Amino acid sequence: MSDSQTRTRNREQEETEDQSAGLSCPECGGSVVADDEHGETVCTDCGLVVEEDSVDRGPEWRAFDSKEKDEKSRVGAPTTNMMHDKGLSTNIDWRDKDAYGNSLSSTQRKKMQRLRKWNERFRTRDSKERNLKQALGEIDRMASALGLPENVRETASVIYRRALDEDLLPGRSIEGVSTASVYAAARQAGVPRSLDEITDVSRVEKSEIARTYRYVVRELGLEVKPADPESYVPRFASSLELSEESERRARQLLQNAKEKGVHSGKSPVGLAAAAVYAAALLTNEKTTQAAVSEVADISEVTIRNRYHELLEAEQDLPVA
DNA sequence: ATGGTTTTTACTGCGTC
DNA sequence: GACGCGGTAAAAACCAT
Repeated sequence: MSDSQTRTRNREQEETEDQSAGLSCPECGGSVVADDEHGETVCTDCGLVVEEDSVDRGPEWRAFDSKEKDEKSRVGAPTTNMMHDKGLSTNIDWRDKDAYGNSLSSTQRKKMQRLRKWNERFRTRDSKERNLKQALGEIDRMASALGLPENVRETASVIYRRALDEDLLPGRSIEGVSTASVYAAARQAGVPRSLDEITDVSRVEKSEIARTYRYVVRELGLEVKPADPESYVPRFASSLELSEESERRARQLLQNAKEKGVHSGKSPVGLAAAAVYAAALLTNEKTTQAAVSEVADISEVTIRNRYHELLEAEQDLPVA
């Protein structure tokens, strides 16, 4: 199959680009920015406040020089769900040096050996902790392979943690649940990756991912709306190096289609791909169906069918 | 398991560069 | 003649029952 080669090559190109902002404005589709001082998340385009009352995780004091900062700060690094112990536990250096860099005496060295051993034992104490350690590694690996932003990794980690807490693991593989977590997290964050894309970077088969994903979502009561076709548009458009204008048109087409209910039951990815292609046509930018089908991993036939439907839906609007 | 729907595969014909 | 595009039929994948 020569096709699979072109596919993987294409994947690798995609890795370099990213979706820097996790969220986009629900009103105008613009990018949003966090305003920590007011605890709000605001759209840069239309000014819509997307989220209020968020927690300011910054310090509550102000420091005017580094000395003052040292004196006022009472905290260490922020906790993160991306480490199996949330980054809170102690690490003991492997070098036999003290804080000033001097070598340790032999009795001191022995003591440090023992401490290290016990520290390690406590750190990854039971199977759950070890489990988590491995899973988070997997999550991180897959997330970066897919070019997913930090917040998605965080979410994926949280989902995995919850799955572990609820004893969802027995009978399922760590890889499977990790993958499902990433898939769910990406969708929740509005930067979905198709099941196929996920499968490419995972160590488990598609069917298992899908099964595990459904299971986890159900058991955890996760709220994941069906993927919005629009959320694929920016990624496809930039892969094809299309203008802002066509990207906007693609969105328009999709919104119109949504109102008309043309899209029910059809795959969101296909719809998005078709919209991108149709938009390129409308703005006289050169793209081929083959190219779109490449970046979207959708057959040309599907693109054809969908984009006809999209244009039809658009047709009988202007009269009104 | 089954039947209905959607997507993919594979192939063919048409027009253009 | 290669390429982009359109259509079709049959196979495969998917989903709900």
